[in-house]
Amino acid sequence: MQSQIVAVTVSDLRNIKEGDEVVLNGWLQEIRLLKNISFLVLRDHTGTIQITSKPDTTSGYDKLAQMTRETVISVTGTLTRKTQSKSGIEVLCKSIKVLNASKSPLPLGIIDPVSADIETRLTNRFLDLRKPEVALIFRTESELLWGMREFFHDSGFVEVHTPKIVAAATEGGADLFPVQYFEKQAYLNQSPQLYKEILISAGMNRVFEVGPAFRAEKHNTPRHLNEFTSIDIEMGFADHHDAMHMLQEGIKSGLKHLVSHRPDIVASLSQQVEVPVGDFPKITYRECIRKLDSHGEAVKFGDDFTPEQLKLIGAEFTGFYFITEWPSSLRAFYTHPKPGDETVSNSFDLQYREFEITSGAQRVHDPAMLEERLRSKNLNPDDFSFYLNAFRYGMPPHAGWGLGLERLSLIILNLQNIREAILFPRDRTRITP
RNA sequence: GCCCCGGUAGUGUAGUGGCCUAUCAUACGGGCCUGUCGAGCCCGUGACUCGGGUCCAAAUCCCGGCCGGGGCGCCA
Repeated sequence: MQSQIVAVTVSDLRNIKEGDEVVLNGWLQEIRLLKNISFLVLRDHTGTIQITSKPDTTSGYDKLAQMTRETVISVTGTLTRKTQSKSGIEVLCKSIKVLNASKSPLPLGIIDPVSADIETRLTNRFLDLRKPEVALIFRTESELLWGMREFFHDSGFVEVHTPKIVAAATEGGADLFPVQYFEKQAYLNQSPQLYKEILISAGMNRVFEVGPAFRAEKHNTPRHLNEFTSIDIEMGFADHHDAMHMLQEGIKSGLKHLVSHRPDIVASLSQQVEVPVGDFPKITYRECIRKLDSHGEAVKFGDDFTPEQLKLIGAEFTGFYFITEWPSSLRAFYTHPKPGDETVSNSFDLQYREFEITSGAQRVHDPAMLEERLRSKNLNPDDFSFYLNAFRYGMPPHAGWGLGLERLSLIILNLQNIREAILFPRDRTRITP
């Protein structure tokens, strides 16, 4: 790339003058050879452009026939808008250099009309991700997350990174992956929960973390992953109402950032993206039971809702909604009971249709209550002393939540399978690529 | 953990006992075509997950293995 001409991206071509010489680097997406003229389509991370090549103006024209799809090429040519191409712009090829040839046939076609199974796609994820519509998922996710980060940062939150290799036994609920840590038994953390709380005791006041969470659950569904990205916050001197407010505003900020900074992304999504206006509606667990009752679904207090029941509840709302005041028996030990009605808790889930996106609550801050709650869940407080100690020397009241990033992408992009929302999913059977 | 379902060319499929030396599309190879853009037309290459069994006969039925998908539970 010793050329004086600076390489440009496909999207840059819009602003380039007729007749200007350009260099484009990218993949040879397709090649149509006719007798005395050939059309190539070059793709880079910004789009595709037709490269027109003629024997008398392209050096090495006869080598085109040997080129395979997805070969990495560098094209030098002149831009013209006097074209019959549908985009109204094309590059007349002077020379084309093969930077790295691609094997053929491809294990997965980038633009083939036949669609591959998700299995084939994931095995060949590097090819799958070359599809603009697949790449778009991750560009969207990045923008969403960036907007949320900005919001939490501006709201006084400190971004932290807590250990993923932990000693503690389970918090209850999900199973943990054991790892051998030298001579000790350790586990991959199922959530940063306990560490976030310790940081509140440490006086950091407001923390957030974006990181992996591991669940050793043998589920095999389109909405579960064994490694997912958890966005977590914890705030001191706050209750569940404050946490819900932060969640609502955080999600809105993510969407706002996406819509305002990348209207191009939003426009090319198959799914319409809108920033919710106003407060997300709230419904209590008990109200849900009453609603389900009117649908002929009998739910006992203390039962969790089935996916079918959540669909019925979700049908009553157009977008995000909170289900609040869950029975204490259904929530983790650190969930604060509701004062005056301790059978329920100061807890909430953020839902979108039948999908649970976030789980949060005001946390127990009183060490005696916390120990009692541990015992009531058949957990041994001795196993949690590293955590309980943080509550014994001045722990502020606090609240927080954890949000599944892939689930958020799933619902915002209306994906059919959560594996679509993560680059390299770790599911029941897959650990490669 | 429980319960269902599936595995046919590179990719995606049709075929549920003989009509299968296995369908179609796409991809791939070759040929024709001065402007294509889901290019078109012609020719060609290419596959029954593995092992055992039943049967005159198995892609097809049975058993087991391997690999995968989905539902429930649990959860983000």
